[in-house]
Amino acid sequence: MLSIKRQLERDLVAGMQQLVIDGVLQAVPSNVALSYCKEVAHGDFAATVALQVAKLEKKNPRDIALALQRVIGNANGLLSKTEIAGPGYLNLFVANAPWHGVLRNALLQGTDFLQSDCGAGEKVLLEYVSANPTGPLHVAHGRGAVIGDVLARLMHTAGYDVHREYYINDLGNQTDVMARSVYLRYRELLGHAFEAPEEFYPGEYVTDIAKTVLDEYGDRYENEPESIWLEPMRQRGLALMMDRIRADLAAFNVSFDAFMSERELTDAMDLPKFVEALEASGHIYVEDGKKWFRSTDFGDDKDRVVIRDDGRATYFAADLAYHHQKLQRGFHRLIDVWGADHGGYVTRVRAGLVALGHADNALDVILVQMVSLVRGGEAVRMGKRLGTAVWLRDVIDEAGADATRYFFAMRRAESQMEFDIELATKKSIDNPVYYAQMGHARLCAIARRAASSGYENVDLKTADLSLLTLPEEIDLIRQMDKSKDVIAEAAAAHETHLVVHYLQEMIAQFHSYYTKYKNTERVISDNRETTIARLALCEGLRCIFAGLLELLGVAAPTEMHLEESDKP
RNA sequence: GCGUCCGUAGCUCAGUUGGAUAGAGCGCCGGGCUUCGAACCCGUAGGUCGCAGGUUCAAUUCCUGCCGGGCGCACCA
Repeated sequence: MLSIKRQLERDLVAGMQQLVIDGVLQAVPSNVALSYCKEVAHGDFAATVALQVAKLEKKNPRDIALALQRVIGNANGLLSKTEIAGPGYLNLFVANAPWHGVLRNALLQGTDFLQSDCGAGEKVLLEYVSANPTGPLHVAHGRGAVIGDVLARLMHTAGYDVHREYYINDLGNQTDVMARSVYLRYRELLGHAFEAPEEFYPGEYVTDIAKTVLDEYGDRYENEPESIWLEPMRQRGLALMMDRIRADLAAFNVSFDAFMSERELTDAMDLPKFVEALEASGHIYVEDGKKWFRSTDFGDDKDRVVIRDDGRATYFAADLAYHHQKLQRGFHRLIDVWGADHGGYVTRVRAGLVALGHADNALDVILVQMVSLVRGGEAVRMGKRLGTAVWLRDVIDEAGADATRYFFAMRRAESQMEFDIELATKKSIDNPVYYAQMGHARLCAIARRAASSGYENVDLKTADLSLLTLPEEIDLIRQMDKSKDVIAEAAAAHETHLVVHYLQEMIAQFHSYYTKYKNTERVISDNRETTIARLALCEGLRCIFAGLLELLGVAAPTEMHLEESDKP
């Protein structure tokens, strides 16, 4: 079911087409869209299309708006009134009955009300987190995880066929460093003197892994050469690290359909053969014993090595092969969520895909900007090299997954954000996540009160909704009508924060309505039919709040309690 | 230097593919609970939308040039 706005846009296009047939207009522009009116006096929606086409049509915009007004009429009963305003706006006033119909649908459909088929079943592969298994997830990974996870949920609801993957970089030099770090700690645990080399992971987690390895293998590798212990240390180290990463993701309510191992992929897909395919494209040349990809043909700053002089493939070659393989698996669109520090990498991957014959828009990359951690206004120093990174797990333990997710989803990916862990931890009004959850809990409290006041077996789906006539009640339904469009737009634009702001706005509107009438037109009143209608409104709102919180991966509590000390 | 992201209220941030008087939260100040949850609501103050040009009926939004900040510029991932 389309939103009222979408229905009217459809009518508007039909009206324009009619005017073309009638010879009034030359053509219908492709981007006919309504906008919401900020001013209630202007109506519900405004069409600016007359202004847009006036120049091209060489006509007075008001005349075009007048013609449009005539052919649209009342839009099959949706409209109560239309007006021409200003230089050529066509303002549309929606009748009450269609709004009541929107609420009826919400009640009948529940959380499904949020669904749309905007994505038309497009097969999308969303890759996110993909953190190296050489250390635990830190805060910045958390932001990418939330952006990816929420986006996957949004796109699913908006009708895309989404598949989520985590790419494990379990190959390459960094894994050697990891293996050696684990081995050094392993020997340390066996009583050997410990000295950290230059290339070394200093975190405590390495010692944790070494302890497990010691439990499993005993002193078997104590005095063996590296050629003997390197492989087992690498394999166990990476596996144990991935176990920890998976556990952190689970605690963060972030999930994947598949974890793809670079090592396994490389073995399975025959990298030399892949490079041959790249060579066939004519963009490979040999220099200094290395094979180079001429990515400068596609706008890159410099050409990139794919095969080193010792015959090993570079990380880039393997990653490009992985992306190529994703597209060969039948996904039409790839979305990667990367940290901003990988921004320079986008051009070369896209270049590689184009060289392999894929569309240049096959890959979308969301570059998630840095998170600067603040505690009560003071910057927290972080450095992965120094081992002073702030682990995501510690943040979740302190602030909770709900608050942390909410904060990360709340900001646009491309702007740097400040994450105040003290604020996220507060169980108070400063903390936006409690405001959102409170809205849901309050609606549940009203339902509980109603159930104990003689409304326990009422079927709200059949309520007489025409009794909802207060302007704030219609406004709330109007707001509800936006929900699926907001989700679809956020999904298409890859912007999770739109959903959070929308949720915040709708909850504020509900609190305002509730407070305004708490001493007059109460939800639960002496009038049984009006009470049922208002309970239906509350239930419709509750469904949408719950659905939106679910999309954010945040709990929708039915009741909340403040600690005595947290009260103002 | 080149590429890229950002610059909007004291602070943290929105601003619907260019639209009518630029918004929210926090903070400040002032109000509102005998009754459905005051973890809430209402109001006041606070802005040269970084600067300067340009495009247009209309620019916070698009283009160009500056200024300021983040990130990147590996045969590391």
